[in-house]
Amino acid sequence: MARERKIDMVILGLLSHEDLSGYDIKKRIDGAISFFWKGSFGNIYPALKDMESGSLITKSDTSVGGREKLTYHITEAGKEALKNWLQEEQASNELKYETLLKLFFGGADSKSVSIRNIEIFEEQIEADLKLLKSYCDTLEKVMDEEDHVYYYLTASFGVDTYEAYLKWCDKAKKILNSKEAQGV
Amino acid sequence: MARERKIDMVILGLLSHEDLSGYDIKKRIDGAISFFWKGSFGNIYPALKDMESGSLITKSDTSVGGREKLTYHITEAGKEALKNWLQEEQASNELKYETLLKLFFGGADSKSVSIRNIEIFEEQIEADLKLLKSYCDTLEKVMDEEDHVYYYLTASFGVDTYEAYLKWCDKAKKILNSKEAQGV
DNA sequence: ATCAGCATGTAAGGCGTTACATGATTCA
DNA sequence: TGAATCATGTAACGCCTTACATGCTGAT
Repeated sequence: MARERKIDMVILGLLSHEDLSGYDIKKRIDGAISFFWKGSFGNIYPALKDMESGSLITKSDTSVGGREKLTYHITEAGKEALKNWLQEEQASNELKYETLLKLFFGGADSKSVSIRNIEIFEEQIEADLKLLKSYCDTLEKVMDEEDHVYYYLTASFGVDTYEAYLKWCDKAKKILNSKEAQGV
Repeated sequence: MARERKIDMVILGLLSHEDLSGYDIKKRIDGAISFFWKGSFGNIYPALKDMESGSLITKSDTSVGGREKLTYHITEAGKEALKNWLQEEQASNELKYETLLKLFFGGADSKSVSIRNIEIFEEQIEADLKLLKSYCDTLEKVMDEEDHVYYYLTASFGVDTYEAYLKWCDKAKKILNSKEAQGV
């Protein structure tokens, strides 16, 4: 049943660029990555421990003064594991949108509830889109350097889809509003 | 820490339209809903049991011959629970796309690997889009009946975003191909 | 001084998937 | 007769989130 934990690959991916501590890794994940993948300390630290045992990474103490700090470095075996994963043909892409679930069952309550739910979604997307656009703009300028194309492409995926979401929100609200008031 | 299990709401939502067995519920979820929410027997049956204990649903034996069948019916309390959930302001909408993760770390391997990963994604989306479009076309014609607008809107979300995905795939492949072959 | 941020980690609990176990019926 | 589908359920296991526990440092 081979290990499936994707957080390992996130960490390996990050470490393939630079040495990082668990805390640093968390910050990186909370950046642009967080739009399509999440991580938590309760997730990251155990993964780090396991991968060190498995010799995919090595640990070194880089504490400064009394402040503890452990910096991790990827090994050749770790780089191999990362590449193997990149080359796997299957990838799990899952969308879990509670907003769509609520909309699907919207008939169980008044129309205004569904419209409100779309608006809440819209506000969230608008806020996130702003962020994604700023990432995208920055990255577009440095796309010819090393791996920046890859960062640009993922951010650009976010921008494109979020813009599609907003168009859909408009359409959906119009369709619902055009219906006769029912069950309000 | 209130119960969070969304499968309960999926079941309640389905039962708000018709009485169903656990097996039927699974089939419904595997239809149009599966694009934004999943369910499994190991998930559904325990939820059914808990909700019956909680009086949100009632059970009746509808076995035919020796084939066991338990049909569930939503109670008033169940309908209330469903409405309360619909009216909650917060909704968790999460995207977990391994393809984007792989692309983000694409720099760790050759460009062709990333292009291949985009193609795999594209093929999957194209297949799913066909299905979604057929749902959408069917629903569009009956949108004025009862709750069909809601089904239409969710299917339409799928179509719109999947079309945006495909456009992005094209763009992404072009950008990668325009780069000098590096590290291949 | 105090608060935010740096930094590591563990524990409990929830949720979900997968596989297993069992048995009936329908159709080729 | 055998395979597919109908039908219910449990058990093991894995993964992740949340909360907790602890302590240092730098800025206001």
